[in-house]
Amino acid sequence: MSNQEPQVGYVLKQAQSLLRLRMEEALHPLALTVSQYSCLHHLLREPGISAAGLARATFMTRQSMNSMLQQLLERGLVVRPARPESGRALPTALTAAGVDLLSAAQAEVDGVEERMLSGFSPSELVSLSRGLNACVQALGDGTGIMRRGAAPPR
Amino acid sequence: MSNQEPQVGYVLKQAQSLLRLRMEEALHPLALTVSQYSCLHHLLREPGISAAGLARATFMTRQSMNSMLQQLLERGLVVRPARPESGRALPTALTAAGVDLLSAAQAEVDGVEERMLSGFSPSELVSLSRGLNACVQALGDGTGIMRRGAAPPR
DNA sequence: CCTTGTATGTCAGTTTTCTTACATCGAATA
DNA sequence: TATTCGATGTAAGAAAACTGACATACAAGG
Repeated sequence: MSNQEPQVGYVLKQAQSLLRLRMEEALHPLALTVSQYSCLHHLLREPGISAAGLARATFMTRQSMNSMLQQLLERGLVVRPARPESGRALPTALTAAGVDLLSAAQAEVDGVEERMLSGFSPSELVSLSRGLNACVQALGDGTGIMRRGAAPPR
Repeated sequence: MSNQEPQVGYVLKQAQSLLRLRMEEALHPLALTVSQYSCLHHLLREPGISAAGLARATFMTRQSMNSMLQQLLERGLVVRPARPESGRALPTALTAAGVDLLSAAQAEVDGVEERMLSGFSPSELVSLSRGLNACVQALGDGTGIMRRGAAPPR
């Protein structure tokens, strides 16, 4: 029935699941989930991004992201204007407390990634990175955007 | 704050998310989720496995797996004895309908994997596979088992 | 025999995430 | 100008998955 290939898809899922588990463990003392960390991580690199953009960057729906931002807002880790300056997008950014917590979280996550990759030679690291990027390219829709809640045809 | 490495963890998540999305799309006509497909996939290769073992193989909790098996049971895709022969484990297996549906699903999934990997040379494929396996090994707990619901200390 | 430890199944409740649907805003366009 | 389109935010509900807790069954060891 099925080819006896090394099952790259399965190993990919296994690696991702295990990485997420280790990150979850490492972030638990900080009361952060991996999703929340990813959100803060992107906010540092792209301050003022909209919740929808943040959702795309972290592979969630914008509804889930807004619900998560609500929590981060209540914890004082992020800020959003009450009303948009223009259009509908509400530009979101980290607070000082958010930056501080992210800093601690980043150290934990870096430790996990280091554990995962410390056995790699530089060329192996490049090879892995290129391979994964090639997978993303091959599965992309051509527009370079991963569209989940894309507008359905009328 | 953070190193400027190629962010392997992020690309890993991106690749896994995109692969799952494409699989979800491909399996949608068959009314199967990726989790359900994974479950059937493992059942074919290890008939008589327990729900707990199945959960470990598919990176879920045994509670979620039992709830999912309930659905597959109602659809007539799997069978489980009402009572265990010995111990508590209920050995689960595919029905003929389960095998048939899995066969169709496997064709779809193979198509997606092919799309993802068709651009790879044989050596690149081996390299990617080895790299991902190395990540799994490095993140493992030494027992070779990914333990999520592991017994907590008293 | 009794105790301990490990594994499994199950119940109950919570949390996270998704789906569906609608309203609003700006840009592009007829 | 009026319309259409795409993007964003939001609300309500459903689905999926997890956590905590408990009971049961076997194995190992005192």
